[in-house]
Amino acid sequence: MTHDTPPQPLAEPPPDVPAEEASDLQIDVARRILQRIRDLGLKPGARLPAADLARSFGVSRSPVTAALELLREKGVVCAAGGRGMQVARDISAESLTDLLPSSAAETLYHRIMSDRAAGLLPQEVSEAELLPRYAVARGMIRKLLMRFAAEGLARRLPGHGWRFVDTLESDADFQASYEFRIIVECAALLTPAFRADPDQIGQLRRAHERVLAAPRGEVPGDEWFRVNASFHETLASWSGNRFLQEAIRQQNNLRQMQEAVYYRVLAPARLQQSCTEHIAILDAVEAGDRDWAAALLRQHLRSAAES
Amino acid sequence: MTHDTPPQPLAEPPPDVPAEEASDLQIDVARRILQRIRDLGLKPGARLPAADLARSFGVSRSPVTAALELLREKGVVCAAGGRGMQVARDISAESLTDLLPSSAAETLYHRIMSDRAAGLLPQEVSEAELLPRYAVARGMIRKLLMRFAAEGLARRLPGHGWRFVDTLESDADFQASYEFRIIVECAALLTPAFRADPDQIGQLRRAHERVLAAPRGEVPGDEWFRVNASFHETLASWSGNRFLQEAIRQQNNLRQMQEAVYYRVLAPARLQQSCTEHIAILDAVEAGDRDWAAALLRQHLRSAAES
DNA sequence: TAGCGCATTTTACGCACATGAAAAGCATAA
DNA sequence: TTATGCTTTTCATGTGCGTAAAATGCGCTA
Repeated sequence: MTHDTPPQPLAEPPPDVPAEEASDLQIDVARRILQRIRDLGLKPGARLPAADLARSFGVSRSPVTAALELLREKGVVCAAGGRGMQVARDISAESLTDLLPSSAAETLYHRIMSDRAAGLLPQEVSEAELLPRYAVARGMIRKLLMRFAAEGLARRLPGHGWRFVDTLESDADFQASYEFRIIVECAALLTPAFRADPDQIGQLRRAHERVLAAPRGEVPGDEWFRVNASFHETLASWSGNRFLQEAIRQQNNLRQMQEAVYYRVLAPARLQQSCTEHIAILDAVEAGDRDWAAALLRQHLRSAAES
Repeated sequence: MTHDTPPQPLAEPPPDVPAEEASDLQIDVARRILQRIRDLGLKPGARLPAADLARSFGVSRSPVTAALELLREKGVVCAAGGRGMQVARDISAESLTDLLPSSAAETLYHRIMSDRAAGLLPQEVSEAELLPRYAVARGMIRKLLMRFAAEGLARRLPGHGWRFVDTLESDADFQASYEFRIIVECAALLTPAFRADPDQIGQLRRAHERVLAAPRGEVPGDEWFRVNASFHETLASWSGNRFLQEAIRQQNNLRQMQEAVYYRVLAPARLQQSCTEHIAILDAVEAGDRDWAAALLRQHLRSAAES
């Protein structure tokens, strides 16, 4: 500042500033902290070391500290004896979105995804076309398009513009997707180097049991999506082959785009069946019977393809 | 211009201006035109309709026209009776790089790739770190990093910086790559919907015979790379499953990085063997014996993995 | 009438600075 | 000794305008 701001006579009282600005990364980190609390089933009083969180998220402590502060304002965490933070209350029954709305970037990302899936956006778009439509800065648009590209959902065209990948609209594509998953996932299971991590098995199992335990129809769609995607991706990762894992992740991203449009709530019966099948597969893996696990997995994907 | 430029008295004679500025896209398009002339075996006198080229490259006529002009300066094409361009001479024996050096973007892309593979670049880098190192505009760096990301070779980190994937240098990843290819390609061959296109079989066969016919060691590395990549990708495409095809294309991109690093010229014997194996697989496919084709393919990939 | 040259419109990139945010370093208290 | 709070440094984004270049439209010619 080149000059002092004139003394504003108590115009805007700064005491509580609830409209604190939080960056997209801070919000995203905060949401991941919430997920972690839920996934690990942390009880009130459990410590939340900023350094650990930073390490496991791959960021520095700065955004983690800010995120914890954000959560403190929400009453989810509180100071732990002057040093650090701890879980303040049980949030296992609360909706993640209610606790903390998505960041602007995240929201817009999903909005563009839905718009594309619903056909409101053409398959080929230019940045300049999106700019007025969503009324955001050019950088934001570029960033999001880059994210779409990184997830295999869009491509930069030579010259000008971007092109979204073909959606799974047609039934043929839909079947092709499941065929691909069957090939890749079963192959992953049967790989010689396959090795399941007991900790991850337990984590997956708990997540599925939580879904099953929820009253019928009370499972938020995005939660089931996460659990499901994580199951399949983790399974693929146990092959030790990062290409297999990457292939499944891409399929999950595609499916996410697909879901964005229909947003159909899975029939509770269907959801429970999927859950049970997942657990049965985990059982087989844990018992070391991979052939059986692969057979179950194939059947599971087949029946999912028919829905 | 707000004022007229003072009349420069014949200082710079503009007649020949060899240092014409050509954009990256124009150069890339020009190179693709050269490849097309070679691949289709176009003879001198063959017309090169700008509109057709533009359509098949997915760009507008502007860069195509500029590219043709560039090639005219090189004497590869010439005006065809006042309208349009035609092939001027036989270039099947000439090196593509000698005819037309890569664009700045392309060159830098390969340079960064090599630097990373050689360990001159750390696995995690920031844009600001690359900026002075390669002395180019920020946009160029971003564009290249985006391309790396799109090809699965790098990832944007949350917060700051980018991270290159673990290179294929490690033997484990190398084997994983081939394992993945075996899984996907063999599955593609055995898919119920598999249907080979006779025209494409012929085209592939001719390309391979051209490579075999070349005097030993006279096959440019990039030519063999393209023939090889096209063989595997086309095979996958016959499955009718676009995800299988996409998976193979991605693997080919990865391999390109590999090649850029070692730049080892394949031993002529090895190359001939690969060629022969490819043709044998095509024979089996043409005869409708897909099980045998899959067995051959598996063996082919296995032996390639050992090299 | 298909393909080309040419003119117009649209699109995105370049550049430099200002700024907010993340990373890294350091001292300290439990 | 570890994890935290605080400070410093580095990094990337936002912004706005000028410009190169790609996309598009039109008239003309073979």
